Amino acid sequence: MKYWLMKSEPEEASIDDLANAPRQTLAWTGVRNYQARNFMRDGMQIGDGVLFYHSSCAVPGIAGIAEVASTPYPDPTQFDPASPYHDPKASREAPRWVLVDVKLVRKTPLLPLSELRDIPELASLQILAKGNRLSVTPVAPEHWEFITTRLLPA
DNA sequence: GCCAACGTTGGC
DNA sequence: GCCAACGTTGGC
Repeated sequence: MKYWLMKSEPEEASIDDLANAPRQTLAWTGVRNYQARNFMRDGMQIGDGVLFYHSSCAVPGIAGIAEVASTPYPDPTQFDPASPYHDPKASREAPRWVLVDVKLVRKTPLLPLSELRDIPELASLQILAKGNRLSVTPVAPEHWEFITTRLLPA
C-alpha cells in the first residue's frame, strides 16, 4: 500500500467533478511529464491512497481523499488530434502516456498549502519542496497518517 | 501578470 | 552528449 499526492486544476477537474462523476471515478488524463507518468505506470496499485490537490487556483491545497481505482492504461487523449493533450509522437501501437483511474474516498475541508507549510511534521513533504512542479508525487506513510487522521479526521 | 524553477528540444 | 534557448508549471 502506497500513498500519493495528485494535483489537478479545479477548472479542469475538481474534487466536486470527481464526486459527481459516474462511480465517483475519473481517468487521470493529461499527465505529460515522464516522472509523473512513471509513478503511475510503475508505482501505483489499486487501492493506493491519493491526496487530491487543487493547484493553480485562488487557494491551492488538499481538497479530498481518493484512491487508485485501476491499473495503468494508455491515456486516450494522446491519440485525439482534437484534444489539447494530443501527442503526435504517440501511437496506439506505441503509447507514450499512461494513466490510472482515481475514485473518491471522501471530500474534505480544504487544507490550504499555506497551512501545510506551517506544520513541522510535514516539512519533508515533496509538494512543499522548493521548485516542486511534479503533478504526481509519492507521500510517505507517516505523512499520510498525519494528514488523514490528524488534519483531516473522518 | 510576474517570475523562479525545472523539463524538453535541437543545433552543434 | 553538451548546453542554450525555449516552454511550462504554479505560487504569489
